Amino acid sequence: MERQRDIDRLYHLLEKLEETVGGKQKLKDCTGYMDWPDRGVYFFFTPDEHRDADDQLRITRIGTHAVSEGSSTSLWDRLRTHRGAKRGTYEGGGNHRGSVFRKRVGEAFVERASLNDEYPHWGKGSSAKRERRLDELEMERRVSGYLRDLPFLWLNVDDEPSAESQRAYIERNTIALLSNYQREAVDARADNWLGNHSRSKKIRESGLWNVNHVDEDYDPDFLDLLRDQIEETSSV
DNA sequence: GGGCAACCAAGTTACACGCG
DNA sequence: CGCGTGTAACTTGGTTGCCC
Repeated sequence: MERQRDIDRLYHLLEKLEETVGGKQKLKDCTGYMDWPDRGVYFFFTPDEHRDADDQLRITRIGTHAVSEGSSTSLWDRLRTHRGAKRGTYEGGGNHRGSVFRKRVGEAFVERASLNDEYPHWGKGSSAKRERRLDELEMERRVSGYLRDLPFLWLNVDDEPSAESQRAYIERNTIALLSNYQREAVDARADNWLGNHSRSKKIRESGLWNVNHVDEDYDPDFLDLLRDQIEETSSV
């Protein structure tokens, strides 16, 4: 099966990447003082699920940034939005309206524990007033607890910001390759995977915390580019 | 069945603060 | 000052749904 083989190759390449960067990181241990590449692609893994025929951790989300013309956001800018606030008013929390990943994880927590009454505005709108943010703080903290403990890898891809960037290409194809959406599952997620409670069918069925590209075909050639980019990456 | 508003996904920016 | 950070709000592109 061709897809199975390409997935194996992807994981193998990511093992290479892991050696190159000196191991997976967790957001709880990260700061902006670390030597992040300016621009890149990130891969989050589940801490407690493994691939079917291997002891490798399963990938759970792929993302990137600087996909619009002229963008100046860095890889770390994006990662810290997922991590959330370390101190200040929303200490230990974060802003799920600036990070879809946070939004989706929180939403799944809400669904799983039937907390819709407590969090009627979760994910609604692109901003919220202080009072509402404080009402949502406890859930933001749960989300932070979850996200900050996910091991992740990052790939240095430092081309110009644009929708056609190599970052966007690698992200899109990795998602399309790994997605189990409307396909025979490869490395099916565990029954207790939080994403099974997502409101999004694409998340539930793809097995990834991604919505875009889960229903697309992938271009096997992207793995060659990935291999080349791994050479461009170094440790933090 | 084209136009348009509403909405959504995901990332982006602006600006103030604190600290070495 | 420069950098990392906190916080609020925006942009772009895509989809949906309605209404003539």
